[in-house]
Amino acid sequence: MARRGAYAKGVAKREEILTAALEVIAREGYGRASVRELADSVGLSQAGLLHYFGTKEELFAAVLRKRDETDLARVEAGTADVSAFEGFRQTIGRNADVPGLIQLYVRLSAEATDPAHPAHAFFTERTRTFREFVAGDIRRMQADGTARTDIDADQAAMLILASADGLQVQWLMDPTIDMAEHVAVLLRLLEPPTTPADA
Amino acid sequence: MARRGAYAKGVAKREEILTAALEVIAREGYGRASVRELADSVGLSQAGLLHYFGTKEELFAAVLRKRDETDLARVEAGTADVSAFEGFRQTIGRNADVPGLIQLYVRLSAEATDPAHPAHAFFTERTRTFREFVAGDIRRMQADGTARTDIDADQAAMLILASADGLQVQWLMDPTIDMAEHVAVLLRLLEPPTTPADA
DNA sequence: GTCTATATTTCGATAGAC
DNA sequence: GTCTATCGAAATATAGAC
Repeated sequence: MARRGAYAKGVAKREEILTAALEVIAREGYGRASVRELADSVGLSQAGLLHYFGTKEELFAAVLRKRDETDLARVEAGTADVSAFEGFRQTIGRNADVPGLIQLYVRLSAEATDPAHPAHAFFTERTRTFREFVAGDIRRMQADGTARTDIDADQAAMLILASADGLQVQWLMDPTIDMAEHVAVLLRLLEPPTTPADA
Repeated sequence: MARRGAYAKGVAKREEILTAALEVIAREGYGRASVRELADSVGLSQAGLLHYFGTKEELFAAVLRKRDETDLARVEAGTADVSAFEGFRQTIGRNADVPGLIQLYVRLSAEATDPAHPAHAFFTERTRTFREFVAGDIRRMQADGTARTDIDADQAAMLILASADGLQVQWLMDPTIDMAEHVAVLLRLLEPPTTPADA
């Protein structure tokens, strides 16, 4: 199960770097997250850090990828009766505790809209996966009778994703707004008009 | 009515610069929109351009401000029976013809989430105004019976704005999606559950 | 694996002539 | 009002020693 020493050390160091990078971004903001700054935070020189990730953009994308994995693991570790909606709402609420993470996401995704950006593929794939996941959940809820059937599931999923993304920008501008609550409003709009009796 | 010569020329030149700046951003993307690049596009040196706007950020904010004015004037020039919703939807559809404008908006707003950013105030004020405008419209529609009354107007307005912002990012990643159509889905969710008879 | 040192580039801004 | 020239800062990436 254990990898060979040298290799395992490299993997562990990578993880350490990613964790420290997220911390410094959270603490000092995306603007100061130069490779040198991130290297300092983990006790490496700039060149030492780039030995692990090659480029700045790869490092940033790796930070987000790791965070996605963490989020996904947490949602999957939750009780099975938690809908994707609820897991989604919880994740948003948790992320609101990490301003730097949201800032990283918002700013990197904005830059990665350029097809030539190194993280472009990461974001398009991430969005596609997420959208399909949410759409599947909505279809199940439509079959259940717990979601409106007059709205296309794919379109609803797109709306939820887009709202969450947009709310993150709004929240960065004004951190007093409650992202999870606003998303909850949208989710409520997707409920069937006539309140179904429970069970 | 006409200003004095010299002053009018300065204003006209400013307008010319803003128009040309938007064109080059639209054509070559935000990433290449350095002051030097924008100056070239209008036949000025870098220093010559900065004579008019002082800093790069002021220039960018001015481009967006000008666009807002254009959009607002167009909406107001429309027939009076056009709701804010419809004007909103039309504006989104029109903006989809100008990728560089969306890119400018998405990337600059992401950067301006930093309170220290020169364009921060511009975006917060813009959002506040827009949100109040849309919320007022929703309240009127709720009184009309053309919008659900079980949703808070301010929250609905926030959702609409956030969705539009988020959809812009999605659209930059994949320009085949129809932003206006997706927003229309959200607007439909805000209609009263029981279809009201017309007139 | 990690560091020092540096190459290279790019950018925004300013000074000063015309 | 516009240009040339240049400053100064910052960043990424690379080369090569240890």
